[in-house]
Amino acid sequence: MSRDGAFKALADPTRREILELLAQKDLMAGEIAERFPIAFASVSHHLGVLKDAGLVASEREGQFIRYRLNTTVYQDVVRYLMNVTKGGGRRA
Amino acid sequence: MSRDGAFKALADPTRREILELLAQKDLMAGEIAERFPIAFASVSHHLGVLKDAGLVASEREGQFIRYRLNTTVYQDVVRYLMNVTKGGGRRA
DNA sequence: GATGAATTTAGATGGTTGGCTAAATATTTC
DNA sequence: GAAATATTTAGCCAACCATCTAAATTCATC
Repeated sequence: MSRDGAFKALADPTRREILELLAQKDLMAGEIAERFPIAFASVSHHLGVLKDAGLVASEREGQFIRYRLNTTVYQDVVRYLMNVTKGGGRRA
Repeated sequence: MSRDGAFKALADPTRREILELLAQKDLMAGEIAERFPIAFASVSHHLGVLKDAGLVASEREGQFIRYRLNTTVYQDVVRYLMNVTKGGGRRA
């Protein structure tokens, strides 16, 4: 599992905003895209990055594609960050 | 305060490793640099990025420069990430 | 199965980044 | 204050990234 991909994904503010949206509720790709002032294709690219990182998942739903936050992977990232400080000892 | 800088800083694996080291104990720049297979100057660059992001602080100590984790800023990042999911509501 | 809507993929481009070496700066020691 | 050590800054380059427009894909509908 590539933690690196998740952190790279989190490095972009638009992607963090997308995650914030998805944390509230699942959304179709178009619903997400229309909330940003950039091209749909660009948002699609961001969604791809988030998906590759495992931070979001998607399912086709008829003519739309629904995205949702993958809380498991997301929490992994949070847990890693917390362990860095809480640890004090050796741990991956 | 630029949260963006912190996330950009976290995007690089070498910088995350530096943070892991500093979470255990403060270290001189040279002590940090010698743990990585890249040039001292490159590590120095990473330290600069981490410092600009506020994630680490440094103080000169004689001929050395001591680096330490800025736990306040670090925890801010962790808290932000937790709030995204725990929130369910609106919060910066 | 052609038309239209939703979404992704492809290809191009300018900006950013991480690495390098070499030079500069700061501090201690002689 | 010159020599030695510690660290950063400067300048360069290849790789990567965010964005764009245009084309392709996928599904629904007529």
